[in-house]
Amino acid sequence: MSDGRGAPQSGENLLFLTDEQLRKGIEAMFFAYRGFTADPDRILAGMSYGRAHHRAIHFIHRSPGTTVSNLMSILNVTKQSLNRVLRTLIADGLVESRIGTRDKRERHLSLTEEGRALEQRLSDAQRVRMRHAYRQAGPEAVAGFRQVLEAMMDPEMLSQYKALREKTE
Amino acid sequence: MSDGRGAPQSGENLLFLTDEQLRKGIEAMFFAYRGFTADPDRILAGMSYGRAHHRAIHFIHRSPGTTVSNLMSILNVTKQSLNRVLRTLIADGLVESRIGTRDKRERHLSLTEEGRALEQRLSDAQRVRMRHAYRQAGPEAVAGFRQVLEAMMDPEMLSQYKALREKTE
DNA sequence: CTTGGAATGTCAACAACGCTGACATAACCT
DNA sequence: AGGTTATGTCAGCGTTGTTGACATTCCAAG
Repeated sequence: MSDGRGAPQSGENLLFLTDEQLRKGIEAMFFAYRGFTADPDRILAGMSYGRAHHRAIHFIHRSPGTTVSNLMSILNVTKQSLNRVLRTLIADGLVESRIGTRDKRERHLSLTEEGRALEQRLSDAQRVRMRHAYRQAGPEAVAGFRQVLEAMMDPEMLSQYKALREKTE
Repeated sequence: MSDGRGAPQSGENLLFLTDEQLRKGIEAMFFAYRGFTADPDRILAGMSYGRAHHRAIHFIHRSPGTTVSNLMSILNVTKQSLNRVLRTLIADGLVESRIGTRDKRERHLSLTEEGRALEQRLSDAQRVRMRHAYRQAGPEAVAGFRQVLEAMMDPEMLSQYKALREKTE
């Protein structure tokens, strides 16, 4: 299965898109994602939270005051599934839910002090690993890393990803 | 939380390891992994299989004749969890389990013709996306991509990943 | 040859987190 | 005002992970 492009852009590029190269990438993603989630998973294990709680906390931290609907579309889960996670986080005092003033159907979510503390622990752990990987690979590798990741997203994900960027850049 | 390093290593590198840069990488991983699994998930939905079946099929294809124990350690799940998946795959005629000749306790797993057909469908879908991403990003980005992913793995994962490589390179 | 340990498999129970269905309430629109 | 839409909650179910207990089968060491 050759890729059928014209002249290669550089000499080391002859085998660039072989199935074997692609398979490497697939397996690298599989193992790397396990590493990526390992540290937060360890922290959350035993406190009766899981990855779903981590994701909710992450994106509430990222966009304070966000609504349940917005979070649903970012996390790509049903409102029922999200609700279960939010219920426990609210009951445990990590997340605050305020009824909207303009539209009273909406619930605006934000982290409490305690919630921010857990977010710190989790994101610190993940950043330590990320920083290590980035340092080891170097800035140019990191640029390539992000290029490939973005190219792997569907258009909808990409726009969600970029929407998060805009707020903080 | 600033990272507290001293002088940066190169000029374009001033913001290289800021929390914001790291957070970008974290979120890129999150969204990209969703894309990465989207196509196989779609194929498997409705045929009463899930991601666990995909993973088993992938690694059995990758290492035909592998044992249950070996698969357990690669997939990082308990034998009970793996067994449930294997049982359905064997019952459905996608996977073959042969009792070991040297050690009859072992079960050596391999794909049947039908199993190979499903593996093709799944990995084709995943490769299409991967190929698209690789082409769009270019060979140098791909090199960086894999460098960062490998640096993100724990030593144990890395050696499992590399062990797979050795057979085929 | 017996016994201990390793590899495999099964049953049962449970947790995390997806899903659908049913339903209440708030807001919007005609 | 009344019907529709948007939003959120509760209840129940399925997949896939977990532990624990236990049977079986086999290798290997004493």
